[in-house]
Amino acid sequence: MKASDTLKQLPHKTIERLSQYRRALLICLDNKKDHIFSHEIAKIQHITPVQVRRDLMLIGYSGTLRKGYNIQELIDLISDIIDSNRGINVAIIGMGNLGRALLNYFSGKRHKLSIVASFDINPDKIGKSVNKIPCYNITEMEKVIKRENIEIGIITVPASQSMITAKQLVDSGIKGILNYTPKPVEVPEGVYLEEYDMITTLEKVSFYVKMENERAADHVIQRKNQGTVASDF
Amino acid sequence: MKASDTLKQLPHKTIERLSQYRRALLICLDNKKDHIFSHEIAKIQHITPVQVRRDLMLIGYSGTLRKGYNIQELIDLISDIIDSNRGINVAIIGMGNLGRALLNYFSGKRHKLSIVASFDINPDKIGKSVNKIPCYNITEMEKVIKRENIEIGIITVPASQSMITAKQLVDSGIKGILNYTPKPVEVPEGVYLEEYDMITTLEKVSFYVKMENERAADHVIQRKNQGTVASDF
DNA sequence: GATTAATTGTTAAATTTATAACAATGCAAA
DNA sequence: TTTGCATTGTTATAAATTTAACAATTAATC
Ligand SMILES: NC(=O)c1ccc[n+]([C@@H]2O[C@H](COP(=O)([O-])OP(=O)(O)OC[C@H]3O[C@@H](n4cnc5c(N)ncnc54)[C@H](O)[C@@H]3O)[C@@H](O)[C@H]2O)c1
Ligand SMILES: NC(=O)c1ccc[n+]([C@@H]2O[C@H](COP(=O)([O-])OP(=O)(O)OC[C@H]3O[C@@H](n4cnc5c(N)ncnc54)[C@H](O)[C@@H]3O)[C@@H](O)[C@H]2O)c1
Repeated sequence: MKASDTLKQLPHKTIERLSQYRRALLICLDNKKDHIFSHEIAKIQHITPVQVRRDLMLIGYSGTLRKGYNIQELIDLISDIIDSNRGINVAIIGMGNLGRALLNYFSGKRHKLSIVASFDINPDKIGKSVNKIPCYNITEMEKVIKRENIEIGIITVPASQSMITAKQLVDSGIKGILNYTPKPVEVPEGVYLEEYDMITTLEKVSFYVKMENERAADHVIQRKNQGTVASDF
Repeated sequence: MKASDTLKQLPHKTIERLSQYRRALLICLDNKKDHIFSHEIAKIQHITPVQVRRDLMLIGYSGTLRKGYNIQELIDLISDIIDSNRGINVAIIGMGNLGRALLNYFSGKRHKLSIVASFDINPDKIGKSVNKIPCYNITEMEKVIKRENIEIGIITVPASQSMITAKQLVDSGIKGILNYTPKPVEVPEGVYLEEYDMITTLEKVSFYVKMENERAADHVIQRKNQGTVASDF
């Protein structure tokens, strides 16, 4: 089996963590350190050192005993794995609050991942540039996506428009979609789809905060009961 | 074991899906339908009907055979589980591009989850309101958080400031943190933490697009080879 | 030089999560 | 009425993911 075949079978979770490791390592590079231990990476990511070592084992990287992992080497290897050689172009569809924020944020963050276009339906936005990235009319999507070789689309249109936008992207030959609207879309086999709804995450936090509150309340009751029982003796 | 104990043990993934089910059901309510099948929910969420039924089993909800699940009932039950009775107040720290976008977006979306304050360090932002939510000076954090009974903080300050912000939140008695900066923070036991980096998700999409490209390229090579072999006959 | 401590790499086990299998039910159509 | 069929609810199985266990190695220390 070729090395590239092994990589194809990397667990999804490992892919996510590799991206996170690289992000953390890039920050560490600044701190004049050149090596890092598995437990240091683990601490940053709130996971166990074993998890880190296992992930690195899966990508075939070996550290130095008692010195840890060479930060630059590891960054390079992770980049080899998750980045595309020739780079990948990205477009944002919907230049509203979130679209503009993302465009500003992503610009220049990654070498191999460039946002090169945005699209909107509103004449006020079309033709203007945000962060040097032009905003095209949505009607030109297919033309621009083909011309600029755009492979990934980030959807930030109003939720009601998410489906139609996804369809337009697929019809334009997009390979991957990242949908930030709270309305799930459908894509055919072969188009990779990732959806994320911020409210879900906030509700999850809310749920566990609620649980912790109730647990704490229970303990108070328990303590009170214990107190009563104890005083009975 | 009490019913509430069962709920405490709901898988994390189930919690996330419950939030997503409710979101989808709320949309369905508009469409004059009053019942929904497990396979319909499943289709929307890109999962299997079994998964849906299993989740609903875990929360003890029963549908009607051949009619499916009562949408309103299910919404109410999910709300009972994930919402806090008395509601939970939320603050956003860092009124920049993302913070403003989130504030606009979240406002009024959920009954039991209210953003009631924002904080910033920049005098230009302090004292102004976005969407009727006041922006306070970061120095007033503890006072405001206690006064307004804020339990969750959403961090959208520059990455370099994430740690100090998290510490300030913890010191102010916050119960849950949602960190949207790419720099992980540390919190003590008892504070629930959720972190999300949008670049990680984009890089994941990018990785699988790359993989699909390579797979497609491999197939072309295989077809070519096969073709050559065939023409040898 | 031997000993100790720290760290990696890897296999094995446990846990969590998802899928499959299938009985039970009740509506609809024959 | 009866048969067929779609659907639920649940237990059993499988797959994915995490954690544990531990041998191997090296550097520092005694
Ligand atoms: N703002 C946030 O923080 C936030 C957070 C999570 C999710 N979201 C989701 O992201 C989406 C955008 O949110 P927003 O706050 O930026 O909204 P917005 O209204 O500010 O922006 C939407 C933009 O999409 C454009 N648009 C509308 N229809 C279009 C179409 N058919 N094709 C192309 N462009 C179109 C509009 O002209 C507008 O510029 C929404 O679905 C929202 O639910 C936003
Ligand atoms: N913009 C995006 O789409 C996006 C996406 C993902 C992640 N992020 C992350 O979110 C964070 C904010 O991004 P942004 O684009 O809104 O940046 P921004 O610069 O527009 O906003 C940051 C805000 O935080 C305020 N601030 C700075 N230091 C502070 C402190 N110590 N306490 C309180 N407030 C402080 C600033 O005054 C500013 O208003 C960054 O960490 C960024 O990496 C942004």
